[in-house]
Amino acid sequence: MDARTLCLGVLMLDDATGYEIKKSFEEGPFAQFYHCGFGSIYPALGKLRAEGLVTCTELAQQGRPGKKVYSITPAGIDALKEAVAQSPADDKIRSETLFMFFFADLLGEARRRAIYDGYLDHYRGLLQSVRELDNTGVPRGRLFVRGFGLAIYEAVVRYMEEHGDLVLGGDASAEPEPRRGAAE
Amino acid sequence: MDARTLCLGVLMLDDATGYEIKKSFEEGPFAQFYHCGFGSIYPALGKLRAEGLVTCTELAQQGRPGKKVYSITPAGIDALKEAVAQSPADDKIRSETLFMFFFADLLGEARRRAIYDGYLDHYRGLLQSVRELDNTGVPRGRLFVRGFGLAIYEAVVRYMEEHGDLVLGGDASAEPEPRRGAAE
DNA sequence: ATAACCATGTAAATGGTTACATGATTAG
DNA sequence: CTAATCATGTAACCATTTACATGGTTAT
Repeated sequence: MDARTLCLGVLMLDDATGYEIKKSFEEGPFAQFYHCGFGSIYPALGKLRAEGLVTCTELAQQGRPGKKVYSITPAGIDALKEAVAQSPADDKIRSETLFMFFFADLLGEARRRAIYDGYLDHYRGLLQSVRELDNTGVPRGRLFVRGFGLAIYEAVVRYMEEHGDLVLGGDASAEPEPRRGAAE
Repeated sequence: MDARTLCLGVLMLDDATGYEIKKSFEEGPFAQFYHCGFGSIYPALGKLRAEGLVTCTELAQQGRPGKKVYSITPAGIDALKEAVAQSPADDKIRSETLFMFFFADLLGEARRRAIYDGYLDHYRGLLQSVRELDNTGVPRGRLFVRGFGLAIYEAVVRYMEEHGDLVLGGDASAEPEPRRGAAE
């Protein structure tokens, strides 16, 4: 799933500028399950426009670059339909934080605590932002996704609150498992 | 976090071949939070070897390419320590399936059900595989990560079992939210 | 028989991230 | 006064993914 399809998805909800599309991936409805930066979005919008899948209306503004508002076209809707009809690839997760917790015994206690606190705060923030959303009139598929994210965030916050001691205690390793292999 | 650091992490647990490292990202302890394919692993191992962060012992086998067993070196352990001491980047999640559910109203009922069933089966499998693990002697940081994954998988399976109707019903949209924007 | 598993590796293609370039407005 | 927000876009860099290349063994 490339940035082009992702942009079509955002524009399916409402017309938007590149800047607003990025916000959809940071705080908006797509933040739960995808990420996309400026460097992917602007070139993608250019290609979509060239292919006739979106149109663009430029609004002049004082002091700022002209705002370019993009709209999806009927051909764009068809392309999105085709894209969502494909077999989905497996979820891909990349969590540097969990990688670090995995090797908590290589880290000092203060560092472990700092990472833990930052991570918990981050997920508490995500949880709160989903809880604050208004669900009236939202189609069922989107409600499903919203609830899905909520369920995960709740599980993460609860788990961390209950089991933080596993990475916060004075000594991170109960019995430091010896490596097997060449060393012995 | 690049493939080099990831490979060092796997080798921190035990000596392994490139093939075995990949399995760590498919079924092993890293599958919960990272992914890495052959095309990243083999070049990464070559670089790590050139940098002296791993060593390699080749074992001849009949009929197959010689098995190359890699071990992390003290310099490699230092490099891993340095890598896990950095500030972690935010988690990155890419879920094509949730993207599709988000646009469930663009899909036929049979297709929605097929995607739903496949996704639920997938997470049930992940849940079972984590439940079957033996936790005796596992350092606390790794227990934390294992429990973290377990908590998420449980939340996902429970949520899907309880709220599947949101994407399975005859009509995916309660009241199909009209797009705002140029169309009107 | 056929598929899956074991086992390595390269090269090309794809595409995402980061840095650069610019600059006014608004909120604290 | 400073930081954040609004707003676009390109180019270089970096990394992953996919396809290719090879081929014996084991399980169904």
